[in-house]
Amino acid sequence: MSRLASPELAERRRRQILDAALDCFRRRGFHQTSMQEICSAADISAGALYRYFGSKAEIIAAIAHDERQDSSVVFNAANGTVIDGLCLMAEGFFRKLAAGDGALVADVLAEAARDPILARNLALFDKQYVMACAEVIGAGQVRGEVDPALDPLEAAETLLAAIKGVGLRAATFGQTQLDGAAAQFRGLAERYLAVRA
Amino acid sequence: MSRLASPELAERRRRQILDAALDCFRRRGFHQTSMQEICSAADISAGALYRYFGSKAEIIAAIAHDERQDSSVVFNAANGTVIDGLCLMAEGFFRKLAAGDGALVADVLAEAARDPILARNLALFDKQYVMACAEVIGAGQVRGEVDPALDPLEAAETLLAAIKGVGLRAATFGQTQLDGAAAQFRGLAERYLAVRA
DNA sequence: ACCTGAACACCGTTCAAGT
DNA sequence: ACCTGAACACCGTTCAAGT
Repeated sequence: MSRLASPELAERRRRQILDAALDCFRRRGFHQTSMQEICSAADISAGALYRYFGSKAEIIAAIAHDERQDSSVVFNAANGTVIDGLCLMAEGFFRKLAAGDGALVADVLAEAARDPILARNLALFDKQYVMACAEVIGAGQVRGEVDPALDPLEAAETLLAAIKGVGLRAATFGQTQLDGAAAQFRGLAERYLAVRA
Repeated sequence: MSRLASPELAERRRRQILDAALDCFRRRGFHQTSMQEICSAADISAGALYRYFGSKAEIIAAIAHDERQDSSVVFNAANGTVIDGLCLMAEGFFRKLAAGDGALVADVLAEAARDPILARNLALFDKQYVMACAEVIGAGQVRGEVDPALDPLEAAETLLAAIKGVGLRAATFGQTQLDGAAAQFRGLAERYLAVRA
């Protein structure tokens, strides 16, 4: 067999196709954009595209993977308080949604809910992400910022779920109310994590 | 013009089609199920279907409408504490997700994020729902159950967003962890609403 | 009035033919 | 090796023809 001789070309073509696909998917959704649209956007023929991706589902999986990784990167700036760190991360996510990725995030959710293999792949990211978050919360507990009665792992999961819920609600119904969502989440996180009397 | 002479037949056919469509959409998603599948499931020809719905988008809109209304009904049993009321409602939603509606809920979200008309229609439901919730929280404040410093409307919005976030996360990654989601939400709501020292 | 099913332009995917 | 574009079975939608 002699397919895909040059790894550099292959990688370049894959990027070219994924960039075009992301653009289309954002606007019209996974299952409303046609392969022809992707081909046109990527300036490539249908036959050429299928040398680099076996199916539309494969492209969707790659985009979903990138989207999730993208959402996970932002959680390094844990210098300030736990609350500030969480809010910074949340704002990064809200900004992405406000920029037009709300529908894409919902698409990924829907896809993962129906495709166990994709769900498992995304869950791997998610676990890492939750654990990083839990670590920050645990550190906040030893500093006395966060109620020691909370289970850090469960608190991290709950807050990440809340971020997604608040963000998706704003993206669906919102007047691009990025600030409103951020304020809502800050209030929730502050009261949830607070040391109780 | 003489189309649709009998309202009873029309209503019966529309139900027949929507029931079949809901079944298909749950399993395969809005844009992966074909009209042929809906026609087969409804035991009706393509031509007949198009007498009662103008397009696939119209069927999707009707299903999304029903789905949202369905999620909104459960909030009457406000006898116990505010927390109990909220948790009862959350559990109703979680049960729906665990029964396999997780992907459908995500589909509706994605559809609404791209279709402003659908978004506005769903927002009407949502507003009523938020206000009912806010009223319960307000009543909790006068009973001393809920911190009077909270804005009832914002608290209602935030908690409803959190319910959706927690539920969708469980539905996407979860081991059908209905109980885990319920416990997570209860912890969040208790701490969020609590009167502070 | 109500329904059927073949027909239309278009979808995802394949593959012979080019370079 | 890499690409093109016509061809395949199927998609959403329409409409002449039946009852």
